[in-house]
Amino acid sequence: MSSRSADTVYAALVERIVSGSLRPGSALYELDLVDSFGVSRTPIREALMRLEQSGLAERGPRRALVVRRLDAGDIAELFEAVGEVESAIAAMAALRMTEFERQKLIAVADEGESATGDAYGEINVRFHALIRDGGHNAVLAATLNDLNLRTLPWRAAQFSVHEPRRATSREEHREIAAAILDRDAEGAREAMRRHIASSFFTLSEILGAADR
Amino acid sequence: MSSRSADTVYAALVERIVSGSLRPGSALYELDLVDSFGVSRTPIREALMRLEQSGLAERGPRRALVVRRLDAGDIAELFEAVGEVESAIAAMAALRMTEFERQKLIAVADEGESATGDAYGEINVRFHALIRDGGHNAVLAATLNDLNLRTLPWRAAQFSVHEPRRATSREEHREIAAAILDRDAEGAREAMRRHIASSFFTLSEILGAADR
DNA sequence: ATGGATCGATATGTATACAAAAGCCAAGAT
DNA sequence: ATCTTGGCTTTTGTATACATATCGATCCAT
Repeated sequence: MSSRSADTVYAALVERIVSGSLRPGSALYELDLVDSFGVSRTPIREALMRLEQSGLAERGPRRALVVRRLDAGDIAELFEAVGEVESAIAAMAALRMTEFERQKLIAVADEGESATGDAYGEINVRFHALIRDGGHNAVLAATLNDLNLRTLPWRAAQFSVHEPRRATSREEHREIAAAILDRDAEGAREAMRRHIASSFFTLSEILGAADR
Repeated sequence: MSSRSADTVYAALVERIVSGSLRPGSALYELDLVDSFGVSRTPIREALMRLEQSGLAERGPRRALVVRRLDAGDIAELFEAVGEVESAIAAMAALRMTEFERQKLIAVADEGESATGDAYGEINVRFHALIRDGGHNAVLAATLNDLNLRTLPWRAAQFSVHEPRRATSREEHREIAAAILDRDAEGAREAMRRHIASSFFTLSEILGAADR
């Protein structure tokens, strides 16, 4: 366990932003957070600086931190960046995964065929985590994690909200897994790029419908 | 001007690490920095946290921050990551650069044909900056900047030390510029990937020779 | 009535005191 | 002689007081 208050505060703030209980544009005043968390300004400030670094918040008027508000163009750039980085990793994974990792990929892909509801969301996470680690480049893996964190506020409810998406996602996962298992780097890159783009497209429709 | 002490301290520490005057493994004790900078622990702590976030330093024993020491494998991963991200940006730039940006690219490429010494290093920076912005994706551009910052401690002296490298670099820049101006995205991606790999290869030889 | 300047409230920036944890060294017991 | 244990030292974690800047509102002058 981390005994550091700053870690606790940071994790709590990330959770609130990702879950949507802290909406974009909300101001994060240090003294308010002091009251609500019961710790002093020092760990609060540390947590806020990490939020700014991670891209979930930015400086507004009076240098106050506000939860970052992204317009449609920003979100498109963000997902494009995720697509480029993750597809590069997928291409590397196609060439570098160990036999053990390939077996795990097959297992997770099989599980995904039958899973539904929240279980599919969890399988989805494991699928992407396997590929991320299978690229065997810790720098790119960490970069992808950072970018993904910023997409979470928009992806959180995707699978539960939009049910037909699951079938499409499954098919795309099949293509990605097949290319990786074939050691087809460029095929894996293209399949992953399409998968992220398709995921973003679905998301856009949901957001558009919800006029968010 | 930024009147924030934390910014000043951060910039100074980055400069010291990049220039090599703070060697990998050096411990960054808050109280020592308080003495040498003449400010209190609070801005020092902020600068150190940013240093950690940027990947230039990491936590050691006693949670003390030490300048990050990268082994050969870490450096290889870092340059591979830079290569993947920058080549993705180059591919996007080939399709997205405006006519104005293309003209600037031609101008900088021409300048590079005749520049020598430190001037070539400066042209090199502008060449890469043009492509980075020409991709028209701020998220990937910022990601590339972050990764490049970490490579600086190893690249600083490259051009002045290794003179034949300049001719090779010029030729690679020609190939990248040609592909971008042809709107050949995959050609630009491959050319940029080769350029970064070649740059890393040269660097490895220098580091190996200097037994660093 | 409107524009500008000034003053006040409120937020962050900085300094510093105190708390707590983690090595390290020494001393004693086995 | 070596291992363990205790305390001391050193360092970071936290709390808080004070400094400073900025935004907004009010009041005065035109």
